[in-house]
Amino acid sequence: MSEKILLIDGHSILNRAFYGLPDLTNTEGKHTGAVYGFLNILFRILEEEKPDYLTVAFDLHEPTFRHKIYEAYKGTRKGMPEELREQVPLMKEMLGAMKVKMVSLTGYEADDLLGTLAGRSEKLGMDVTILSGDRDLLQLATDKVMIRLPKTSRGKTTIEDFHAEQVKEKYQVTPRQIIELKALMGDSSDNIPGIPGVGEKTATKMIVEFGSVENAYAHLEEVKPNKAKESLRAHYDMASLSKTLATIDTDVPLEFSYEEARLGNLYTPEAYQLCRELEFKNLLGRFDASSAPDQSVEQNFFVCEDPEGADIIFRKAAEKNKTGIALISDRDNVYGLGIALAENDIYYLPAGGSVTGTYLCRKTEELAHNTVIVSMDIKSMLKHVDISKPSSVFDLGVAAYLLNPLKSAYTYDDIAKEYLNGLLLPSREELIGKEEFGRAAEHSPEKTGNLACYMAYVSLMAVESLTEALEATGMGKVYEDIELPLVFTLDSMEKWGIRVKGDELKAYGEKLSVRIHELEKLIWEQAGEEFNINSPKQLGTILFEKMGIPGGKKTKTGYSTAADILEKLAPEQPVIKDILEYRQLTKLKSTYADGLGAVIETDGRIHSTFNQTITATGRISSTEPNLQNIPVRMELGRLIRKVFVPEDGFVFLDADYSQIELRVLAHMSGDEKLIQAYREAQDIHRLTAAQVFHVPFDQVTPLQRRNAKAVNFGIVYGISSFGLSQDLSITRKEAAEYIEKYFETYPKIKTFLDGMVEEGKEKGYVSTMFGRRRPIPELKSSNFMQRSFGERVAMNSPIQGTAADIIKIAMNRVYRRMAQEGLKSRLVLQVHDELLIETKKDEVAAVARILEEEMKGAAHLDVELDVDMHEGESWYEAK
DNA sequence: ACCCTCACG
DNA sequence: ACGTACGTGAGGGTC
Repeated sequence: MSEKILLIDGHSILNRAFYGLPDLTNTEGKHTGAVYGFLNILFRILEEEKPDYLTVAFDLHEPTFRHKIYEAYKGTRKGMPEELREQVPLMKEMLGAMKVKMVSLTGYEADDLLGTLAGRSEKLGMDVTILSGDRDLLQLATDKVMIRLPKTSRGKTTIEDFHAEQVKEKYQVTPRQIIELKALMGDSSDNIPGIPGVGEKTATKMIVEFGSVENAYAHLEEVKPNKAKESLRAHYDMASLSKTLATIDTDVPLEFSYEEARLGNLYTPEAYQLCRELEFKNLLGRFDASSAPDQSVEQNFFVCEDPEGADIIFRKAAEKNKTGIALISDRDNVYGLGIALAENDIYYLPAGGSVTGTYLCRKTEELAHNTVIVSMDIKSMLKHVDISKPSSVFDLGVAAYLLNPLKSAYTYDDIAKEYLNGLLLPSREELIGKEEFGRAAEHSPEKTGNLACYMAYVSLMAVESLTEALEATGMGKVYEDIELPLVFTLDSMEKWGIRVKGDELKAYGEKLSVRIHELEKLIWEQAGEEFNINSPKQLGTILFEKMGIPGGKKTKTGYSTAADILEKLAPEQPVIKDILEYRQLTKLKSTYADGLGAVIETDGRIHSTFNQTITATGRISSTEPNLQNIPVRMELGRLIRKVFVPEDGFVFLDADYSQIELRVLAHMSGDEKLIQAYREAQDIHRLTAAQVFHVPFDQVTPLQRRNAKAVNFGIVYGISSFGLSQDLSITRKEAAEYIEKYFETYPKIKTFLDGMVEEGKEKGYVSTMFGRRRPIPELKSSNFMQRSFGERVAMNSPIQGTAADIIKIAMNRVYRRMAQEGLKSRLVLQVHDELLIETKKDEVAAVARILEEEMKGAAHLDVELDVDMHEGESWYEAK
């Protein structure tokens, strides 16, 4: 069998990957998406082709012979966005690390090198595959030379393959005649001129008939459409020039050693290292253990299973001022403990035998009296270890989150890389795969032990660097005064949970079912057939094709059937009304009635998890289940809140901040008029309307108030005329006028918002009143959409984030004061601007007072922080 | 795994 | 010209 060589057009594939795939950035903000895409396609092709030789050709950033004969010629490297440009050296570094042969040559483009190598290799009897994104390469196809053109649409890459035969099939001409086509049609991307009035159709016809530009010119009178004939007559010189430009030089004086191009093992330690640095986690699986990094840290890991040894370890730990701890546990069980005393003194204590999980937890509690317990995730540890003083612990995950809230997770290996001089450690997944701790501790105790040790090790080693980073960024106070105490507050909320009446929830769901089935029948009747109403695809086809409702496409994948679109399109169509009601009901049934019912625990309560390291702005989030999006706006949905009830002998007290974000904006901007407005008005939207539209307060129309309210919201979101116009169903121009009037009325708000954008561009991040940061890499993007998004984020994050800071402060103070005053009442929910307290009946007055004082006193703004409070026998009543 | 839709602030 | 409001999480459908 003949040997095979794979030739790759480097820039072209990098380009494809860049434009076809979403951009990625690693922790340091390096753009890596194109390199990642390139590697993925490279590995895929290698698996398919199994070539003996591999070479990647790159253009140089220098003029070529084409520039000499035609000044306006554009190389492929002009107009490359910065996000792509910076990935070119990275790509070369990666290929270098994989020992892949790369070629480039002054005066020539990659195409010419590929053409030359293809020709030479074919002569040597090899099969040749060329991988490129550029159709021009099709001129090189023969029986032995195959051109592969990857195409990416919606994240999926398909590859089109061309030997000479397939070129002929698709374009009706031979590969060499592709050049003739280009000479006639031109190519805007290279700035090669075509001849006017000739497009793909005419050009193909001419070349099929005459074979070449020259021959067509020689038989000019026979050239068919008159327009083409005259154009060719007038622009023949141009076509000749274009033909020269489009012709790939297959005889470049390139020195090339096939030995250097022979495909070796790509999975070198260097490549492994680089993949880790760029965070290409999916690719790491390709590397075998021999490529894995130096494991010297593991030399200092020891396992201890006997109680005497464990005692000694804890005694030694008690002499230190800090200890790295990794409790291997889930919510219900403890499987072991990693404990790091010093850089070379790290132990795993598996739970089992006489060293029980309980023993480990009690010893850790004791230890917390003498040293600071440093751990990746304190809140999960608190489920088993009873510590109540924030100053006894350090939470690495929370600290790392504050330093960069944009990451999707805060793992020990990432923290090691970032805060321990690039130290590369095996990840949790590399050690125990996707297994939960419980299963892993049973199936692979040794690896679980190593994992625990790594976590404890990183905890101990990185705490200093993280503390310094917090101080250096001015976030020491946010960490210490807000986030760390909040760990304990949230832990308490999770432990208490909230009581839910399961049987009533079930009855509610059954009531919904009845109406859902009625609606289903009705909709099917009107549609004339049975179909799945929950499928946007099927629904779109029924509405817009079968029933002929005018409207049309909206999303990438088909028709949009979102509620706001349907309402605008055909509000009076009975079928639309039925569909919207059906949607509403099925949502209530599946997400709330069934969804919540499934997570009521044996204590009759729901224990949600409150995540502290998720949001970009500083808010908390709630999962499994999400208790921050329980219906309230529509009455039918709101009824669900009747099943959330306090324990016997308790009532709910619900307190929410009134328009906290707008008040934060008034304060941060210092706009006197808005501040004054808050000092006198109970109805801020009405007052805004009066001031913006210049009408007396008591003559504001409902429409004016509604518009003013929408503008107030828009301002907080990072106003854009388009967004406002969508929200109010008005033209963009009208929306722009509202915004302009608003800024005229409150000039300092505009100054403030502009200032945030400017600051964001300058510093790369924006900050809340309390110093919490949100990085905004999008502000540097060359992409208009991305950049605009960054600007809106720069306006919104300081406001949303400051409000988040304030309620976190309030939560901590309310939690602490209820404990100090020895109350039995407890905080059970937070919904961004609202706190729900399960309040002992005889403590109502005390708790109401605490809520009022601590929420209002959480921050001192130039406007009052107003709190609305309600009491009730259910969440429904207390709202 | 990803998209669409929709619930909340 | 681009094609959008800011921040989340969950369920169902589709490939």
